[in-house]
Amino acid sequence: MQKIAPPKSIESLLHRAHALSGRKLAEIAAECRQPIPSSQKRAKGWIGQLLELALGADGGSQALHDFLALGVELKSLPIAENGYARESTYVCTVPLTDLTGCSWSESWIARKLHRVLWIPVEAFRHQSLGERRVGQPILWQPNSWETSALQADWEELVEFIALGDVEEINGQFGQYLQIRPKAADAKARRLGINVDGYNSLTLPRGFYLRPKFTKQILDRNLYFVSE
DNA sequence: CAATGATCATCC
DNA sequence: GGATGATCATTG
Repeated sequence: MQKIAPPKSIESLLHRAHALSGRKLAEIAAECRQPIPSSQKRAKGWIGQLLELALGADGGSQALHDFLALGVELKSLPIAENGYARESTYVCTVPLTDLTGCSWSESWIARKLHRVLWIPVEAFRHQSLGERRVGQPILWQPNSWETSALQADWEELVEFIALGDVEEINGQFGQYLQIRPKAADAKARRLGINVDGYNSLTLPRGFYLRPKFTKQILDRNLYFVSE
């Protein structure tokens, strides 16, 4: 695929994103010369990567914003029949060391979520991957309520990690922001700290936004996936 | 190898 | 049906 240049402005990015809305993934994939996988079982990130390609994201797989120059994060959101995201939304890796002195506003997760371009994509049960339609993009910046809600969850979670209690965290922590495993498999290990403050190996984890959080973003916007 | 793009698979 | 824990492909 010939890469398209990153958008030079937010307006240009939004223009591109609006041009995708209402269209089927099959059409977009054809234009980007991308084959459609027969299933997502072995192509879990396919939609996100297709949209990156179509919109000219340049952040790659590094810990950087998707649109470097614009400081914008791109997220696809699979929309179920009930209007909720079918899945939680991965944001970034959870830091497991050097937690002391880190505030919410300085954290990588807060900076990533400072500006997000959400692209809703239909994910109805009867649909094939190619026939799923892209919805209206939503350029989002957290409002004060959303910021406080995320910050509150984050502070609770990070305190556990900082005290060496990361093993006690499970997916039930956090009203809107949760921590879940994010690894090749359950045997993966990353450096962390234990209760005695010593280095120890633990499962790598990620921050995820619950569907009840992303639903509020969807509800504030007209994103209608169907025509 | 680790961070990214996420969805899958199972349990309740 | 929803949520949690497990997993897959790609990239720098």
